[in-house]
Amino acid sequence: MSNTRFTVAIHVLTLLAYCGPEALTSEFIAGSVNTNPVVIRRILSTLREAKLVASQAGPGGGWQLLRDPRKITLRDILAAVSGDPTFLLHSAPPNIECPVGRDIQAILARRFQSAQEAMERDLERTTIAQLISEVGGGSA
Amino acid sequence: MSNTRFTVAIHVLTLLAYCGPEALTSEFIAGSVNTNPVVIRRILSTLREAKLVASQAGPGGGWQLLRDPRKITLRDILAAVSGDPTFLLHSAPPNIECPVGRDIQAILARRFQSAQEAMERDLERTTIAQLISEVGGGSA
DNA sequence: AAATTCGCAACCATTATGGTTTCGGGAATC
DNA sequence: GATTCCCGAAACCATAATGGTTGCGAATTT
Repeated sequence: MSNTRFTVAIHVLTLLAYCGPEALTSEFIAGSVNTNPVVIRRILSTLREAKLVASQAGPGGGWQLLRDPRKITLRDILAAVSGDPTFLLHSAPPNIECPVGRDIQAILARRFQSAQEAMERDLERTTIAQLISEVGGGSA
Repeated sequence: MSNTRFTVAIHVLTLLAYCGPEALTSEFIAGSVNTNPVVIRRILSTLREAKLVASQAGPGGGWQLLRDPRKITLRDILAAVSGDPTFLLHSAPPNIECPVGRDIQAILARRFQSAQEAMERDLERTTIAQLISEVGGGSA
């Protein structure tokens, strides 16, 4: 990773759900996230590709949730915004003359996928609705 | 992440274990990984900090494993080479005037840690010794 | 002394990242 | 229809990370 888009995406979706059904502008959202509206629009446009939000131009426009917050998991969000997998293989292919170099990529690909799936299964346990219930000291 | 150091570290340790007790030079290792010896030394020096390997200067010198390959898990290796956590929070702190902005970081920190641990528990199931047994079609 | 090997610093090109500005176009309102 | 609001897209920027490379010194063996 090494980027904050997953975090910002979760923040934005939580805010959209928290603020109810009316549309929020990218400028308002940027005020909560503390960044630039264009950064918010970039991330929201990837969430729109995943059918999680919709945008509306013009006065009174902005961004709205398209899915029940109880049905949006952190895994869904990661899938929408994540480009690269968590673990990368070699930048240049290893030496196939070496027994280790020949096989290591295929072996690691399986292990990395397994670890990635373990992580995603954990993320799947959390929904946006749950996060909202914790905002404002909800669980205290 | 977005780097290949974890992969290279696993590759190097597997090679060290595979080639038996004698020391391997960074140049030889670089030949298997297909990169520059300095890149190998950089990664091995972080593994040395974790007491996984030792280096020896001079002719006949090089790098040796310090731990039984059956006792080196992928989780150990990740711990040694990983700098940043898998998931990063906001680059600038959110707006604390907003109920979501005020609490989201603490809430996400818990969720991210849980996901990270799920991933690490999975990585812990694999040892260098297991990887060696799969090299050369070991499981076929 | 000579050869080998690591250690470390410096440097480089490439890429990712978050941020910013600018301009155009669609949409609601007056 | 004119104005205002808001998104869309492109361009640009500074910063940082990454992998790679070179150079040289120090340690070690022969």
